[in-house]
Formats: sequence, structure tokens, C-alpha cells
Amino acid sequence: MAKIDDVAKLANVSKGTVSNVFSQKRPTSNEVKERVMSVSRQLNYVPNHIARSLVTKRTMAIGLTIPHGSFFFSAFHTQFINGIILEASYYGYRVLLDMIPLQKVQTPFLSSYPIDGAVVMSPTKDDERINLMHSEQIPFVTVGRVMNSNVTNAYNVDNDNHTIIYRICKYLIDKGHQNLMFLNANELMTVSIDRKAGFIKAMEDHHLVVEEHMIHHKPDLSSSEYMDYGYEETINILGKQMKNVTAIIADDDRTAFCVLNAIKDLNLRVPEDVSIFVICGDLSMMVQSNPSLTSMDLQPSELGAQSVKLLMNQLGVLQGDFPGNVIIESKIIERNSCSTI
Amino acid sequence: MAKIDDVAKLANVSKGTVSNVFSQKRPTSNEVKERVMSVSRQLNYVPNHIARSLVTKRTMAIGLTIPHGSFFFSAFHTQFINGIILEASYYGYRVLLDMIPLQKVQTPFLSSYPIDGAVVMSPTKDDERINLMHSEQIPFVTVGRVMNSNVTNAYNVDNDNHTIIYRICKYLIDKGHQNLMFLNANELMTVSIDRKAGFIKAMEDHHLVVEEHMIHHKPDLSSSEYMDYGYEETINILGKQMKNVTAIIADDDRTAFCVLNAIKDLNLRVPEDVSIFVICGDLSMMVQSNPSLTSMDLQPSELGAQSVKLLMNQLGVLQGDFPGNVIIESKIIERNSCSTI
DNA sequence: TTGTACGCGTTATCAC
DNA sequence: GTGATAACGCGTACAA
Repeated sequence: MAKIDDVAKLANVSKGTVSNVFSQKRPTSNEVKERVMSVSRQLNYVPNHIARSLVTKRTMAIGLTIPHGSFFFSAFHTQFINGIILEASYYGYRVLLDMIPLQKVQTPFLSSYPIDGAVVMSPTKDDERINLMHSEQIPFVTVGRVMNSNVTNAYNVDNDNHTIIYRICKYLIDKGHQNLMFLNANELMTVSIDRKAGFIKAMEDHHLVVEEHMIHHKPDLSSSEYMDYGYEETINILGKQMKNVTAIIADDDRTAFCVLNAIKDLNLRVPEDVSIFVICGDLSMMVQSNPSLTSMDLQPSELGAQSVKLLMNQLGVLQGDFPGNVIIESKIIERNSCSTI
Repeated sequence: MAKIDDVAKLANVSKGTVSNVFSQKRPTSNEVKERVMSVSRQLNYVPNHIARSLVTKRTMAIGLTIPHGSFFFSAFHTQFINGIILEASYYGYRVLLDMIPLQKVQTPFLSSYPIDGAVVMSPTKDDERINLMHSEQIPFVTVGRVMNSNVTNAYNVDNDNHTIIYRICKYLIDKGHQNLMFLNANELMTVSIDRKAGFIKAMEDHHLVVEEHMIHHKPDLSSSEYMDYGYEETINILGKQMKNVTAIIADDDRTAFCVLNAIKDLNLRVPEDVSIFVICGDLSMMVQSNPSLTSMDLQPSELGAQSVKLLMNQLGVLQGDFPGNVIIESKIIERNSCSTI
């Protein structure tokens, strides 16, 4: 591999000049520029990323911290990641997939982290990954609200989860539904905490009693029930005639499909017998479903893009005065899975 | 940030000794080891990853080369990536998401590649990304067959696509279907080339004529029709009564859902009127579908894991004599979407 | 505008 | 088993 010295020698210039030609941090004459580039091509030279990082103290990579374990991306995550990559590459940054255990952080790091910053997905209450980022002084942005006692002023991008679930409930209640079942996200996630609160508030405001069968939480990623979440719950609750649930709010597309399947097995129809509302559904998939599913567009791609913007701002790559908390708009997209009673 | 010199000085040892304690490449006395670790904790020292890379010439990261553009992960990709990450982390490697344009490679790189090797997804015929890897001397493994004239002896992991489609056709033909429609992957992908050949061979062996309406190719990722692939095709072909298609082979789960939707709009039933067979479906999703879909298990997770193993072998991390081409087993999983005529 | 000496933090290679 | 020193390849002051 050709080094900068080789190019400098052959092009009859100094190392510094070659460096300037590539980094473009200082102007160089066109003549010299041409000569250097020509020699570089000839020698197959490209600046060494590692050596450059050593002195610039930038790796030009950000970490995408995803839940550890046999993780599963729903369509929501997919589009979210898409947004991250596109935005990061816009600033010349690469994305490093990073799996830090969610529960207990491993023993001390063997070496420093080769990233300039990180986007932390699905934060939990007292998330140890966030504590880690904090103590390691790694700039980070979370997607979802931070609930770590010792970490304050963390940058984050989020939907307004409290309002989201409130609006969904209102939407259904306005259609005459009084007995809702909410298939919430995993209990540890901060989003699920906010959504639960929003659900309860909506019930109270409409003078409805929150019963035990109304709120469920997605099992742990490692659980065998994870993939089926929504099926058993639907069978159990709707199977018992005394619990007259008429509408189900599903956390994501996978959950929604499981619910659909359970409803079919119970010989019920959507939306005639039961209505379904999906929160984080892949929009195109919702249309292809049968019936098409009414859902809340959370703009996952935008969520990803904005989180990168905030991170770039912290890294000094993107100038400007940015707010610490960005709320991404969401809106209800009506399709054919919710009926009026 | 504490440096190795600081630790060495405070622990009354040399830089080299501190290095040895951390890298464990040479034995050190327990007494010294304790002292060094104690001081390191005190100073909050961790070895600098970049500086280490500069001399070891290893970044401990591999690239995952995914198609560029507004890409979309199907469930297949998701599980594939899962396999990659899990296996890579086993060897202490991280995964860098890498989006190199599929069609035309950008102008010369601004700097060298900060990865030790790469896994290239979805290779196309004369894939420029592969030419790039080849010319840049980056060790790589493709997932799918390589069809680049100048690149020979490339390591790759794959399913036996020719046989896969042959077996699917035979399975359907044995059930009495004579008029199949095959919704193939994108025309550029080498997998689609192999599968097309397998389809034609199966038809010939069973003395069936391959008609134009039988083989379709997924539109480009950038196309607006990408997300709907399967819908229009089904409407068009099954809508015309003269084309008496009785079974459809769908490339992936998304395509299958679009087909299901079209069939519903045509007031036909699965599997009574039309049978559906899915190739790369997320297994758990196939079960939740209605009806559950008969599919081919391609073991995407295993595909990912094996590709990393092959890469690690090239990198010298994993010892042993590995074959250049690994074929991952696949098997038909019967569910309720294919009927006997 | 261009050339030079030095620093970045670590590992490898010798001596001891 | 441990200590000193030379790379590793590039960026950046500072001098010319």
C-alpha cells in the first residue's frame, strides 16, 4: 500500500501538500493538485483512515445501539434505520451496528469505542447503556425519552407517546368503543410507560374504568412468547364473553398480525366484531393487510434522520442552535379496520 | 483521557508492560498485572482503539454491504443480519453498515476503508461493489453467487437456488398444478438468474411450456412499484381468464402479502382457487398469515453466520480448512396455502 | 503557497 | 518477565 511519503516523493512535493490536496483544508495550486492526484492514481494511494483518525480524533462513524440478544427488527425499525443511514452518509458518516446488552453491561471495555457518537434505540428505565455512554463521555442521542436518574439533559428524539395513545383512545371512543384492549410495548421501555399513562388518562377523561384485561405488555425479546405476542392475549380476553372488548390497539405490525390471526380463530370479523388500531406499522404493509389496518404514522424514517441531525450538532459537524428534545409529528391514517358502533 | 504513558509512569512499569497486560499477548507477573489494572481504573484508562489499529492493521470491524438507495429489509434480511451480528460479535468483531451504490461506484475514495473485510449482500451480475472489493484487496464473502468475469475464486455462501426453485415447481406440479406464475427477485441479482434457470428446467423436465406470463422480476428498489410488487402482476394475469394460473411462487413475504391482497380483490380464495408458495418468508410471519403460507426455509440466520465464519477464516481469525463455497440447506415447510388439484 | 519537524497512542522488537 | 526504542501513517504548526 502506497504511503503519503511515496506520493510526495514522486510528485516532487512535501507530505503536507499531499495532505492538503486530499483534505482540502488548505488551498493548493491547480497544477500541484493535478500532479498529486495523478501520482496517487498511479500508485493507488488513498489516505489511511486509521492514521487520520489518530490525529483528527474522529472516526467518522456513529454507533447505532440496538437491543442485545436475538433481536428482531419490525418494519418500524427497518425504516428507522434507513433514515439513520441516509442522513449519516450525508455527513460522510458511517453507521456501526452496536449490540450492547440491555440489562447488564459487560465487564470493563477492552478498548475505547471507535465511534464519535451514538444513537441509542429503545431506551429503558435506568438504561445501563445510557449510563455507559454517559460515563464514557460519548455524545449520544436517544430515540425515546430518557429515564435515568443521573443522566439529565440528554438529547433525544421522540414521538409524543402520551398524546399518541390518548388520541387513539379518543378516536376509538368517539366511534363508540368503551372497552379497549391495549397491547403495549415491553414494560421496560420508556415509551411503554408514557403510553400506559396516556391510555389511563384517556380512560379517566372519558369516565371509563381501566380494568386489568385492558393493558398488556410485550414479553421480553428473549422470551418464546415474543413472536406470538397478541395471539394468546386476544384469545384469552375475547374468548371470555364477559370481557366485551370491541377494539384492540396493537403495538406494531407483527402484533397486529397475531391479533388478526387470533380473531380469525375465534370466528370473529374485523372490523364488524372487533376493531384494530396499529401504532408502529409499516405503512405499505398495513395497506396490503386484509382488511387494511388503520394506524398511526410515527414517521420512523424522520425519527432516524432527526436523531442523526441532533448527533451531528453535538459533534460540531452540523452548526446551529438545536433543541435538546425533538418531537416528531404523528398522524392517524384511517383505513378499514375500525368501525363505528 | 489517560494515555498509556500515564499509567506506565504511575505504576512504575514501562509502556510495553502496560500494553502486555491489556493485550495479554505476553505473560506478566500477577503482581505487576494487579498494579497496572489498579492504576488504569484509577486513571480511567482504556487502550485507544485507533492507535492500536494503526499498528495491528486490524480495525476489528467488518462491513455489511447492503444495496444502496431507499433500501428495504424484508424479514429475510432482518434474520440474516441478526446471524451476522451474533457471529461477528463472537469473534470480537463489530459490524459496519455499508451502503455502496449498486450501479455505479462513486468517484475515488476519500480514504481507505476502516474495515478488515466485508460481507456483500445480494450480488448482481458484474457487481461493481465486488469489483471494488477486489481491486481494493478487501477480503470479502458474498451471499449469493458471484458473476463477475474478472473475479474468480471469490468466497461465497448461498442456497442452491437452482435446486430450490426446481423443488418448488416439482412440489406444485405433483399436486396437479400445470400453470405456475413465478414472481422472481430483481433481474440484476444473481439469485434471480439461477432461479429463473431452475424454473425453466423444471418446466422442461415435466414437459410443460414456459409462457411469457409465468416469469416476472421484481422492480428496482428505487421504483415506485417496488412496494406493490405482486399485486398488479396477480391482477393482470389472474384477471385474464385465458391464463389459467393455479399457483403463484412469491419471492418474499412482502410480495406474498401483495399477492394475497390481489387475490382477495379478485374474489378468489387461497388455496381453493389459487395456491401460494413463498420463498424467503419470515417463518413466524408465515404462520400468522391467513391462511398460513407454505414456504421454503432458507435459514437466513445461518446464511449470515456462515458468511462471517468464512470471512473470519480469510482474516486468519478462524483457523481451519474452509471450502470457498458453502451451500446452506433449505427445506419446504408445508402449511395451508397450497392445494392439490 | 510549500517544506519540515514533531505529535498522536499503541504495539513489536530487541536487549537485559 | 520487563524496559527502552523504533516503527505505524498522517495532520499540523511553524518556518521559509
